[in-house]
Amino acid sequence: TRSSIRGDRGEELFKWILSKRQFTDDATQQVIDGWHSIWSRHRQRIGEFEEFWTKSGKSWEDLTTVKDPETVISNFIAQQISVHATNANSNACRTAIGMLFRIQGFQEEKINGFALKQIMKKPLAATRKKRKEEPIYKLDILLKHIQERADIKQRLNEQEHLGCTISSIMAFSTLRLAEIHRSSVAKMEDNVWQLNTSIWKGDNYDLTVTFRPLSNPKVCPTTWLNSWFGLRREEDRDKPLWWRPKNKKVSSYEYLSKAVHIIMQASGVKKGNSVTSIRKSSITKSIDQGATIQEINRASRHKDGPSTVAVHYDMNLNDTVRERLTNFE
DNA sequence: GTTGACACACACGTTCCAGT
DNA sequence: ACTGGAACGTGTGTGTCAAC
Repeated sequence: TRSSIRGDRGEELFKWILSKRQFTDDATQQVIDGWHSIWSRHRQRIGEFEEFWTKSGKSWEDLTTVKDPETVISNFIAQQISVHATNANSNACRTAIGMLFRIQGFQEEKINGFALKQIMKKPLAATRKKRKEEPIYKLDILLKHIQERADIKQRLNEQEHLGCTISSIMAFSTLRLAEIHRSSVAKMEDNVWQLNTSIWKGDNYDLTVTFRPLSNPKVCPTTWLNSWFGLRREEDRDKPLWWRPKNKKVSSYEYLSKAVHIIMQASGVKKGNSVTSIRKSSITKSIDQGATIQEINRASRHKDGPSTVAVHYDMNLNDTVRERLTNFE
């Protein structure tokens, strides 16, 4: 309950500042709509800042007369750190409050000064991703499991069926779960399926992935999509892609996640692997099989291809490289 | 729904290298 | 010595995951 109050206060303050600049409610809302999911985080952090600001005896009105935002942010962050805020929280607060002042019209250099950068060094360093040669499971164990499930399809329950379908799509398209969740499909001739979705991470663009039958139908997305739609009655054919025939409602993101986890678990994938690990495992297998860098970039759709892939996707292949180094005359 | 943790993209900058 | 391109690092910003 306290969290929700805090978020509301944050949003109120954000909107109040824009209204001071004569933004209409409409324009303000459109500023907010420019974010997809991050807004819910910003409003929480702004709320946290609002608590700090009013507790130190200041009013919202005082915010409009601030001359030196860097000082305000620095004091806020320093206070957060001294009451043992986590590093992630410090970073999030800095981002959100910096954004709040940017919204007021301050220029970048007024916000991100040297002193603040000094303060931020520790929390930033602490949250930087550690590079490890962490092994990723073999995609094959998942594919093998899906293949076995294909043989006993009639006996699968609805969620398992869903999990297989999504796992297969993810393995062969390297889409993220959220992207699969908001996608729709169209069946074309010759059992070709088109999956339409939109990519929000990084660039925003719409994407169409085309699945054609593969030589092994038991793991092929087209087969699984076919049988997933086969579970519904004729009159429900036009319902959304992840509509659940039994409960007669559209699956939530969480429900899809659980469905995939069931399949991963049953395949023998170690606990703790996220759903997107299938994407990771799939790309790693491609690299292992000697796919060219162009092929990987195209399939993974990473903007920053080589570096992103090097850091995230070929983790357990170093063993192979090392083993090869042992060959000498 | 909130949160800490994580995963990226992008702008910008540096280093290295090969060709001129 | 200069230059353009490739590769990659850093800081910042935002989307995603999974636990609660």
